[in-house]
Amino acid sequence: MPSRSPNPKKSSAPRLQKLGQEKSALPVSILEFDPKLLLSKLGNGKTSQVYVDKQVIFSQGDAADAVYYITKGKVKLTVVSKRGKEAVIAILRPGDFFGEGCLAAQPIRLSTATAVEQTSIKYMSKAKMVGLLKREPEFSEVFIAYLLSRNIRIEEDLVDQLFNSSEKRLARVLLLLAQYGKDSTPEAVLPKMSQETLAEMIGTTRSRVNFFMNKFRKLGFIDYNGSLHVHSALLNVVLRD
Amino acid sequence: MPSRSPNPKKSSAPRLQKLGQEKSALPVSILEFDPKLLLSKLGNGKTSQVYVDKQVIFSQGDAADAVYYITKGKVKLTVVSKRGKEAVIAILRPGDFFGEGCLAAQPIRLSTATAVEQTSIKYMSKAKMVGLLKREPEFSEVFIAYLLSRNIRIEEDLVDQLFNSSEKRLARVLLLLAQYGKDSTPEAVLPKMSQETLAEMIGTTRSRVNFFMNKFRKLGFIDYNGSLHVHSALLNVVLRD
DNA sequence: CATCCTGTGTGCACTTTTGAACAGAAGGCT
DNA sequence: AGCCTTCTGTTCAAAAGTGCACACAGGATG
Repeated sequence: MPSRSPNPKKSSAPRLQKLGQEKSALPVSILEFDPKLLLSKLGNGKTSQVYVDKQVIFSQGDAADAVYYITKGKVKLTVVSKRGKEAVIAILRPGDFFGEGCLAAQPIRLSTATAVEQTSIKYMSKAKMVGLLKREPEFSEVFIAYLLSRNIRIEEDLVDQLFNSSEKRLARVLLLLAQYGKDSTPEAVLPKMSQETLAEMIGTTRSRVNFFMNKFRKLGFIDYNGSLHVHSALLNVVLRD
Repeated sequence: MPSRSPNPKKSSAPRLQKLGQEKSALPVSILEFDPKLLLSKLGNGKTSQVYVDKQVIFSQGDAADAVYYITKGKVKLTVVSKRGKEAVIAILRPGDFFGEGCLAAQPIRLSTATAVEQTSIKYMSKAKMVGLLKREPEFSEVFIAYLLSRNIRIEEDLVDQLFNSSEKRLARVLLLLAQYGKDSTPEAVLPKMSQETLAEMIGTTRSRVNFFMNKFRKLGFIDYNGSLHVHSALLNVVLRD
């Protein structure tokens, strides 16, 4: 399929009127995140716990009965396949929930949650969480906002996986991790992260990651000796086709 | 990494006490889906429209200002990459929402929504949807339940993509499509679906899909001349490592 | 009827990715 | 200092996947 830019499929489809475009972008009150409010709803310190780096919060296969909320630190969600391969499906930050699958059908954890640094986590039982969602509209809103953002992110990861080669996927996670320290400094220092972990995040092998890391370094897109610096503007060109 | 079955990583991590496992599986009122209730909240027929097969509901890049809900039929969400490759990221059924990304940050549609057969769709503006979510707890619940299930599904798709070869991915979508006609008859007839579409769903090329379809047929896992039958029990063996 | 489409069956050269091996560097521990 | 472990740099053959090309079939359309 050559580069027929915007709509590559010859649209043999009828394309009549479209709904839902009456007015554009109202300054409508959007669902937004209010950490203060949230914490008050989550209640007192009794339900909170601190985890150290690499401590497991729950494991794939455990009974799923509670939802967690990060107030400080980072949490990594991983899945192991039947053959023992491991994949990182998310790295979560303060303000993120996890383990929310149990609110749906899931009786069992589908992934393993591990603290990535010193991490403070609030948790509430499924019952309590359902109660909150039923009785506290503001809390529901916050939770919905989170689910939406998470949805979007996973979907992007999926699309990335479907479209891009491992080289681009690596470039993408590096860029995401770089902006991660929230100030989008053009040159960001990344949290320590082994090539092995990177490989698990983009779904490839370590040798592949190593290969591309060296390539990026030679090209001046990143540099690392000890700590890892990313030159976002430069690395970005990898993503442009 | 050889086959070190359950936990392949030598867990050098401290694994102390875990939170959130006080009591197990309370018969607590779980978030559940009530279509009747939902429809009443969504209001009268004024906001509803019927789309014919292949009709586009919205396109990638359109302004995003409304949320849609399927009452009948099927909707396909697709994304096109810069190079014009197309990927199917979801096939949605009655009871599913879509376009909900606009409730979060998204001012623009990230995917194209297309009716896959004759399809009835309710829609509501972002403003109205936000209002409903704020004022109607039952509606929020339904929406949360949907978001959760969708989340789980996308996550599974992502993991599938990360772990499995195209052969397995094909087997998986065929199985999913088979159970799709909701009765999990061991031998299901699939909705018509070109090899091209299948290729877009699993992120590979048509020739690859063709290759495996023939392989599956020769092995007796599926058969097709005109319509497509899947022998679920048999095809399942493809997924077992 | 001829012709256009769309979907299928198939082959093949080319590229990417895997999986595994081996060796060096750096840090922690005794 | 010696030893272990984790992370990295590098290589390489084999496997998987891609991108094309061409031929054929059936349905729709004029």
